[in-house]
Amino acid sequence: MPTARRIIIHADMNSYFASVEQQANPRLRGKPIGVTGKRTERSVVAAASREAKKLGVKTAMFTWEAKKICPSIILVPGDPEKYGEITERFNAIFRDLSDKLERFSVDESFLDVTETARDYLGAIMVAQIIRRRLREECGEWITASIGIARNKLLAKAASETMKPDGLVVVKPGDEIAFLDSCDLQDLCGIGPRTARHLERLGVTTLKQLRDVTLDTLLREFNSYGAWLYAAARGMGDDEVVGDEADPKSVGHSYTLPRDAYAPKTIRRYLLGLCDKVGWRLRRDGFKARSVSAFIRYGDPSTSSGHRFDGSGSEHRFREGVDDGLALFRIAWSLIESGRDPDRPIRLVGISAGTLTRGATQVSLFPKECRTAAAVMALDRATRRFGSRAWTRASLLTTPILERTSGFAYDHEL
DNA sequence: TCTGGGGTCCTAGGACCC
DNA sequence: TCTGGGGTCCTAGGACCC
Repeated sequence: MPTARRIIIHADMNSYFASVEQQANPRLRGKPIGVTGKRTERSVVAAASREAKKLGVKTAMFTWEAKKICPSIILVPGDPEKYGEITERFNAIFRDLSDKLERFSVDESFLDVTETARDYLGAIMVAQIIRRRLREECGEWITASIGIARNKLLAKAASETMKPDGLVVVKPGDEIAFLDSCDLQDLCGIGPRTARHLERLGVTTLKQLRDVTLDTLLREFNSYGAWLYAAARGMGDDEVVGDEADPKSVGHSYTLPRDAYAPKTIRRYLLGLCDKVGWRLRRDGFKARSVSAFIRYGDPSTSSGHRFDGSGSEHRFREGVDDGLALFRIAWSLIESGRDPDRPIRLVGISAGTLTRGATQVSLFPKECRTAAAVMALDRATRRFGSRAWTRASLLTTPILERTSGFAYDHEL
């Protein structure tokens, strides 16, 4: 039996973080703004408003570069919580209008509307309802570009072609013509490395990619070659996987205000990151069976061609871990064993992986019981007063967590 | 022209177990 | 004890996405 043809909508919020800031603060509306990391210096533009884009500011540009191009730009430190709230709001609208919803990122979602829309005309009506409800329920500065097609690959490429506030439909039968109007890198999955590799084979367009045999693609790209072969023909994954899927990993990284050599400095930042990860694990009911730690050096590399290179490694636990200090002990040993002490460190990061769901086991050892009780008490404080309610005493001198009116929790750092 | 910070998935050799 | 095969885990690294 042939599989039923699906109708997929991809919605992509325009200049998302910048639009949310403009919606929240009328004084930013109509002005060139750039949303940055926590600090505006040593950072990049995570999102530029459409006014800033018109003046040449691009996503991922250094803030100093953006200022040079556009002296009037207003730099706003990002506020992930605020963006998360609006994300919840627009996904609630999407859920109303679709059979299945897949959050692709904080500002993009796929909707399967095969049943709710019935046909392409119906899907266009759904898109119009989305636009109206976004205006009404999220604010008129929050707009989306919408693509409609038979699978996720095409729907996403379609929404990409008209920004901002676009609506592009790839009707059945029009797929190849649509693809031929796209660049190689317009397809989600073909990045700069693959594009360069293809160019070496004499392929610079999707049309040319269709002329390459499956054998050749498999030889050049292994199993990824099969994906490329299908993608060039407009065949892609059409299953919308639902948004209940558990995360596979939870991590944080931090670029130091200044490059550092001192182990003590690096340890402090690392501990702060581990505490954040531990808190998220406990809050969401996960335990990690593996942890990876990584660093990036701040000096130009002499061996590799990369300007900012680094190293990372991974460790597996016999049992699930959700405590920041336990993560820290392993993460630090991983970093210590892999780093070059003569080179300054620019960034540290950790990621907890191989997540399992499960209740916290009660320990039989008094010391572990005390630690677990302390962690639970601190979690209650965090839940009630936010992430700044407490900090480890050993972190008080670092700017990653500002001194607060909360209490301090010391340990043997 | 590789700069932030959050992720996902794949590959591949070696270890280890049955 | 030797030989072989298969499966899974561990670890490092790479490519891609926003």
